[in-house]
Amino acid sequence: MRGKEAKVTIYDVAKKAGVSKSTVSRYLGGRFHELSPKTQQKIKQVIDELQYRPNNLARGLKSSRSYLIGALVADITNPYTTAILRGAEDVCKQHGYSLLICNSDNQPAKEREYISMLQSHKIDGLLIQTTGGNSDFLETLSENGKTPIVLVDRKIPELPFDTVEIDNRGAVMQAVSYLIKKNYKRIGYFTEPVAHFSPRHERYTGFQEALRLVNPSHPSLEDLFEVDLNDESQLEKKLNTFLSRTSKEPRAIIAGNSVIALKIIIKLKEQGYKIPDDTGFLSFDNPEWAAAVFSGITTIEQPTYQIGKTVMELILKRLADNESPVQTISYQTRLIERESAPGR
Amino acid sequence: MRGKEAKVTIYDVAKKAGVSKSTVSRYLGGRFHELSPKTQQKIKQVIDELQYRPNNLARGLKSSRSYLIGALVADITNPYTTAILRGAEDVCKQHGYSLLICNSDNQPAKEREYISMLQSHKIDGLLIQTTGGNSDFLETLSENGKTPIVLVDRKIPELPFDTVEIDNRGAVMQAVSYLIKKNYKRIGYFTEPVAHFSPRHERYTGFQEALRLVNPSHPSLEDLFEVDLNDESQLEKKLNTFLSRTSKEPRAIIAGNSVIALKIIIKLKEQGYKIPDDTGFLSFDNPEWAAAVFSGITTIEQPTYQIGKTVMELILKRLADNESPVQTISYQTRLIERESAPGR
DNA sequence: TTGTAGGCGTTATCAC
DNA sequence: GTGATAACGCCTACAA
Repeated sequence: MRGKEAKVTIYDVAKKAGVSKSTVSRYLGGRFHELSPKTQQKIKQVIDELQYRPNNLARGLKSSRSYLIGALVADITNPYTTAILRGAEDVCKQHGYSLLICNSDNQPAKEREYISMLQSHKIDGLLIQTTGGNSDFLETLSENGKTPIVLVDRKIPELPFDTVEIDNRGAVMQAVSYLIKKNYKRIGYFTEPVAHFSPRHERYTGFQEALRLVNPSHPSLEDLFEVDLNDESQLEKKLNTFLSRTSKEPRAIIAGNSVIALKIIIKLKEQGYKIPDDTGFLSFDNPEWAAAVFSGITTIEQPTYQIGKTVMELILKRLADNESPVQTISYQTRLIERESAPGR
Repeated sequence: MRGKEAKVTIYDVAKKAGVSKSTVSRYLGGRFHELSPKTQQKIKQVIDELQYRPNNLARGLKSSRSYLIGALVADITNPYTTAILRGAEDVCKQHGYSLLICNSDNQPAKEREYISMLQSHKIDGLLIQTTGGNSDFLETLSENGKTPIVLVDRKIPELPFDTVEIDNRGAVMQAVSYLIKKNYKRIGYFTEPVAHFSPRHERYTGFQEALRLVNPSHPSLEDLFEVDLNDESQLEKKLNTFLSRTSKEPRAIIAGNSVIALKIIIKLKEQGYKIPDDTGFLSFDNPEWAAAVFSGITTIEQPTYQIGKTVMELILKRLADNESPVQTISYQTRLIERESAPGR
């Protein structure tokens, strides 16, 4: 039992409204001043009756606008990521764009495949939290395809793209000086492997800088730990290294992001350590569970939603005018004080 | 400074390879047996050189396949949702599809707009966690557009669509009998407003059934609380109602999902209640933080990733053959025992 | 204000 | 095996 006409096209609307395709097209394009009120009304009515929806594929083929924005992120399962996407989506919707979301899993190969795929779909813009392994590809996309690309979170020095990030250096600095003011003598910094990821790198070196500012040979200059979370035993080992060598001093831990923070917290629990009695704790990001763990975890909040919004706004801006100079927008973070690092 | 040719089309490839468009098209379509090995090789080479990517818009216009799958969910910010999307994405990628992700925020109006938008993009299939307010629209999409639609999580009785869900009734039953076995005498069930959302409804009534099975006039038949989380004070009020009227008995709380679970936990902490000493606790979903809160929260885990995978598999199946009868796949849940309901 | 006539990049149906 | 050629549904000059 078929419904009405299988597919209704602009031609069907035109016919039924007794006008030509171009006229309907004008209506669709919002060029109302070129149409008589009567025609407008008639077209509107027919569109409603027929439940006509313009075909974006056809539209895009002609106008070379797909109204699709690619969002290529490391991991959509990470709340940090979804918050950003949420911001991006709201702006998209407002402007008639849709988001094509892909996960690279931090694998350059996967990222590359997705870039190709997105290119096929003729995306009008790309939001990317890049693995850093496909600069050549991205440059081609940007130059040949003229596709606006905006980097989020992770920047790439050699690429001349707009970037939205946070002031990572400032953020760690603030964290460190907060802990030092609270009289913690040893501060362990735990991060996922720094590799070539700019935010991890900036936080890592920022941490060192901050310590040196206080004391050029601060003992915690050796309390930096990169841990690969895929390796089950690594975290425990490094955590114990830190805990055992600082057992007699007031100490605190900074987690480089909320993923590793959660792992650390669970490990600490397993081993019977209490926050903040046995060790102070402070985490990057401000995950929803921060208030529910121990007596609340002090965190460094990023304006994630705003970041996503801004990315899309930059893309839209370039879509309107691609000539403005490349810019990097760096947001300040906010330290949310809870009870996990009350001082000693 | 322009790169090479701005856009490279099938025609450019054909010209450079010294063949016709049709031949290249055959190659792209994977019909290798219709091509001489020499031609194949030549085309492959030229494609690489030119970095040619077929234009999906044109391809879709002709073949009426967009290779786009719509994913219309309530809230991408909810970890439950992203886990499902992750499963869906992996299947998509494997088959050359991309995911167009949209948030309805549980608002039928927004959902409706997105359905229209997705229709415009000529999606080849739709994964939807529906608000329930757009059955007419969905039916049109399915009938006229012949677009396979699969409902996730929430079903709609009047719609003849494939559905993937969990056995909600079974899940609560298991939870309740677990708590009763642990000797809890009063069990409070907290849920977001049930309204017309099938999983919430099934859990709600399942809870009642489970109690009646034990005792047709079980006192906790009145311990059901629907709370609107947008109203700041509501949760606190209802929570206190329950806590005060059960203060002298062994009691536990079941949270209908991880969102409300977290809110309850935070409220309990604020007011100085301890889990499990002051009240047992058990939550639907198995959020990442479950192990980090108090001494671990006992949860009902859903196979979220698998659910997403299954949805996409159903869509693909219908894309290949739309004649098979409508089916509902219902997954069993798993109770993950931690320390939040050890019994009294 | 409205209609006519291409053409966007593919695929598919013919011939050769 | 391969090559012309006509759609697909829409947009945009250019005419009227």
